[in-house]
Amino acid sequence: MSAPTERAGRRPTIKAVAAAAGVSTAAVSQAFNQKGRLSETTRRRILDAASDLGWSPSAPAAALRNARTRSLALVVRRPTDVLGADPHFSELITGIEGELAPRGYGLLLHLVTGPREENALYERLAAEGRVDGAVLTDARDDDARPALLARLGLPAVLLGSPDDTAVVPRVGLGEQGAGVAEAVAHLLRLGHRRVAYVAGPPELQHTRVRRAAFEEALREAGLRPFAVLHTDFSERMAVGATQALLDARDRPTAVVYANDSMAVCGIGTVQRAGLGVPRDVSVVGYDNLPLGSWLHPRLTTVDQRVQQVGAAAARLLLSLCGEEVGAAALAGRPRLVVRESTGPAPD
Amino acid sequence: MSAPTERAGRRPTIKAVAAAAGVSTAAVSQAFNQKGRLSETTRRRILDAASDLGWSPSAPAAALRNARTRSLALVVRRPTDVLGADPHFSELITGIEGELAPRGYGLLLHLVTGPREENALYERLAAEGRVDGAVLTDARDDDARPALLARLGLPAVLLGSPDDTAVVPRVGLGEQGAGVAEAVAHLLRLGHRRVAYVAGPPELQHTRVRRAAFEEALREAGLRPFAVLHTDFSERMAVGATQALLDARDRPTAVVYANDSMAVCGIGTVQRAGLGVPRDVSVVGYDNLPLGSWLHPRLTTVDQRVQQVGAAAARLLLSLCGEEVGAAALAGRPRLVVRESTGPAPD
DNA sequence: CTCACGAGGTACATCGATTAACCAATCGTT
DNA sequence: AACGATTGGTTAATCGATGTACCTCGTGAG
Repeated sequence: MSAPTERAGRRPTIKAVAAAAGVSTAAVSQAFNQKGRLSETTRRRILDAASDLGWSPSAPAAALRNARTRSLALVVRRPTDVLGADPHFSELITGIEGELAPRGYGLLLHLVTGPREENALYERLAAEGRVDGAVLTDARDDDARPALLARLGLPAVLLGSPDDTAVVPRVGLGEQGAGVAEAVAHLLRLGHRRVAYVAGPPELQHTRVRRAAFEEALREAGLRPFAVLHTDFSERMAVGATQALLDARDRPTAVVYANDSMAVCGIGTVQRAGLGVPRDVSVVGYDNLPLGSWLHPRLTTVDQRVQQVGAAAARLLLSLCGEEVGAAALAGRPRLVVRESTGPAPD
Repeated sequence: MSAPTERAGRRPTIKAVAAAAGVSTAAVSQAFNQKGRLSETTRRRILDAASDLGWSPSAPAAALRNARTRSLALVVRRPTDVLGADPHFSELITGIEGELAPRGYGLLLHLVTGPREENALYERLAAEGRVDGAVLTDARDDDARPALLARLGLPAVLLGSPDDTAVVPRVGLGEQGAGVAEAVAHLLRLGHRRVAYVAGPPELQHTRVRRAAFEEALREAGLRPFAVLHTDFSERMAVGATQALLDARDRPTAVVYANDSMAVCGIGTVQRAGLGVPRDVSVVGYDNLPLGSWLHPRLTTVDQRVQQVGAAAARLLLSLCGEEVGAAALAGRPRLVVRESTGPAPD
């Protein structure tokens, strides 16, 4: 009953477990890592002793020894203004965490306000050996991050980029355009001819992909965009763009937004102008955030399965970190979800 | 130019820096930790060498030696149904991260679906020594977490609880009721007499506090609540509760919701029933999420300064972890933000 | 009876940073 | 001139887990 090394408040170490099981620390380690050759009885005795003491191997010690921390980084860029795409990240994180948790991995979350800060953060995370890899979101033109992470020797996965050969693997946004095309087709079927697009920041790659898809879909029908306006995803610019469209001569009868948050702002702006959605103006979003279905009218949007994208990114990154993961591809491409914010064109 | 220990892709260690600066590794460590006695010239030479090599002390090694990881845990409980309070956490995280980042701390984020899973997670995090402390959100009745964390020797801060003596410190929600009282007063001034409350889960402590404040504020005016309905913060129950209120005989002319997400669902439900907000029904939220000001009508809500709460929690927790932080108390109590979703009572 | 072999473990160096204990100059004092 | 006090560092032990190299039995074959 008298534990010789019982110091209050101190976590048990591998030594305590070894002593309790009457073996060496090496044996304990082997029992936990399925490595050496231990008899089944000994192994069980060790595991029992460990669970009695409530012991798990110290993460820092194991990380030091193995040069692997079992944690991944996600850096979220949040401009000084409130980022409209916010709930988007909640969804993404949910998807990522769903894959990490069962494997005992942790997610280190950081918020930054700009590219300079973001890069400095990666430098520090890598230099300190705090993470085994990173998820990069919102691929930009001439994105310096993949090269940086490669130089730092940190595995990374890039989201929001067309699939092409590159320094780091990318996760399936090759068919982003398909969702937008479907949205345009839907609007055309409803008789809309003056359709505008409120896009994100031009330096983001998915902005270009979606914009191109938008324009192409109209061109195929022999039409041209009523307008394409770029924003920084802020509420201010979403409202401003919408207002500009409403003020235009022969205003558009339908507006497609690059994400749901802006679409919500757009609906508000249209209604505030005394117009009806979808009676006077139809609105389409992109993301399929839960939020969209709370509103009246419920938002018609493109479901890009953010959670699945997050999960896919996590699996890919885990495999880059040498983890065994069943390789399940991304399930399905973005699809239009028709709800109430779109209707027949007026007149 | 020939680096003797240049192994490609390998991060530099303290040894490399020591060699480059022509000192011992101890000196390097001292230069970084302001500990020993080093001449200013030597210190600078070391720091220069370190920055040349892009070296930062290995987090796992330092954590092993110091028994401190410089990272904190935030466990978010996300019921299987989509949690309405979601953007709430984005705000909270922003507030927390704002305090952690400048001090080189990391935030380890985990999502769980239930209490059992949550407790197991804390056990593991503590046993593995992965974090120095944890932020607990949404205090519940008979909350087992403070005792658990105390037993595990992990510093913790509890959010969403009235301030009282306890195992772990709590962060300023003592005046939660004030915001609700202000909201009720606002509605009474507008002539409302039939006011209902859509609350959160009864086991959450802030639910009780706010509910009590709601009832008390009405009682002082000689009124009784039209109804108080509990929900689990899901969209389904928010919509259901609202619908029930609308279907009632002499339906309420104003509804106060326990958070903004539910208020948004509520507005949608009212409008879908062919009624106007605030013409027929006034709506008040709680949180002051950005979302609220995007809608039409803009949401009247109680600003509980989630970001500041997060920041305060982080500072408190950091100080519990032995970090020096200027003790800035939580600035101001929750305040009502009057916008467009409330108006004069009908009739 | 002796030896090879395999099963089942153990001893010890190691990962990288930190720090207590210690030592070598240099300086000021009387 | 000799000695104590300072300044400016260094040496070596340590944190906890891991894995290689090694050791010690018991057994079966020759």
